[in-house]
Amino acid sequence: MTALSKKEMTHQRILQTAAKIIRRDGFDSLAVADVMKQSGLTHGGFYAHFSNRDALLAEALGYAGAESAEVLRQNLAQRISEGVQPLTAFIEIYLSDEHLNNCTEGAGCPVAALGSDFFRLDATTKAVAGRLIEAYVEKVQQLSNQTLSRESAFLLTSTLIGALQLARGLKGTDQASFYLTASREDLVQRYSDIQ
Amino acid sequence: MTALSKKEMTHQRILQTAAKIIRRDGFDSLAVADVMKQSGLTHGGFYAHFSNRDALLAEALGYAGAESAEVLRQNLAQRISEGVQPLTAFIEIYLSDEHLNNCTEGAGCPVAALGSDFFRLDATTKAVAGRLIEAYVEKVQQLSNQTLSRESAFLLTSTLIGALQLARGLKGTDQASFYLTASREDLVQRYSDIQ
DNA sequence: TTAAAAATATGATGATCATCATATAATCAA
DNA sequence: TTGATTATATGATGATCATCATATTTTTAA
Repeated sequence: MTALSKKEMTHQRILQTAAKIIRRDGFDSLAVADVMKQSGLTHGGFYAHFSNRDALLAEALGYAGAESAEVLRQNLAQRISEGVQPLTAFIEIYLSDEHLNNCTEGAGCPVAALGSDFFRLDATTKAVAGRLIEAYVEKVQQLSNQTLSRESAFLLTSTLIGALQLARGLKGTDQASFYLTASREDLVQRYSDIQ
Repeated sequence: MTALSKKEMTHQRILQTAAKIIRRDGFDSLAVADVMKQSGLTHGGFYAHFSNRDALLAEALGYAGAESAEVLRQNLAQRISEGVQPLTAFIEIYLSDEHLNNCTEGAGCPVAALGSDFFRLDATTKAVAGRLIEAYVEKVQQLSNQTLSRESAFLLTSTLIGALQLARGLKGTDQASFYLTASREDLVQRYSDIQ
């Protein structure tokens, strides 16, 4: 059990703040001074923790992914313990009204929140993004009890992320939750026999 | 045939430049002075054409959508004239290697390029985004010869946009074109009997 | 307790940005 | 051609931003 040093704890606190900001406002809206202030620190001290803003973005994206994975793990365990099939549980959690509305709060999926910026990232941050995507594909494959091929798992992942992103884009109209609900039910039905 | 006034032509030129920039660099990276310079104008004159930067973003997103729709229409007409089924043609065009690589050039899909920012937009621009999404759903439904329900058309649209976005996020790795090709072939197969 | 080391704060620099008031240039109607 | 109108340019303002050199505070080790 490695106790975190003071500096490591501060580092983690900065990451947590940064992860929240990029999920809510996007990569470009993250201002170093802002992150530090919201972490209870002054902005000049930032460079004792990160070599520059890009380094923070890369770590923050990874942190956001880890946060989401942990919350997902807990939600999945809960639903599975209630007797829901793993893949069904995943679909229902990912396309839940809660996840639709959690654009800004909590630990929503960073791929849905930031995915269209991935191709614009610098190499280091893009590598982190790639790992997040692969982690989703692997998780889906695992939840299908390896029934789905890697490509099929990618396709379902694409559908889930695309549907959530589009529904969020329609938020405020009736269409948002109509499409989301229909997608959720259709996918649960479609994948019900393969797990 | 309404001839465009000088001002209207300039307005369109600014929009074209802005559409190119947001597709390539994202909404936040668009700088007014930059748009004007790349349009061959000085930045101060901007406010004779748009009330502010947000107004430009809203119009530029609409312009990008119209550009993409036009290019898509042409590509579809070409493929359909060669005997390809409409929905198959759409899937193959949308998930083509060309579209994967056209993040920055040409008239690629603005939803794939900007979709994760949609929920963050101001009301006016978000309304434009919503119209773009609905247009895609309607187009898919139309290409299915109305065989697909609106919800099913939304789901296919989500899959296409999600798959392109994720593949772009993996660009530079082997996985990108592997997943893209597999997705394209799987979807063509899956939707081959319903058109 | 005190010196050394580590962590954080202060304050500044140069760059970029949206916006706008005003000036010049281009167009058009008489 | 001339005057009026429209379109574009000039130049400035205040705000925000990443970065960093240096100072202060806090922690750690003796």
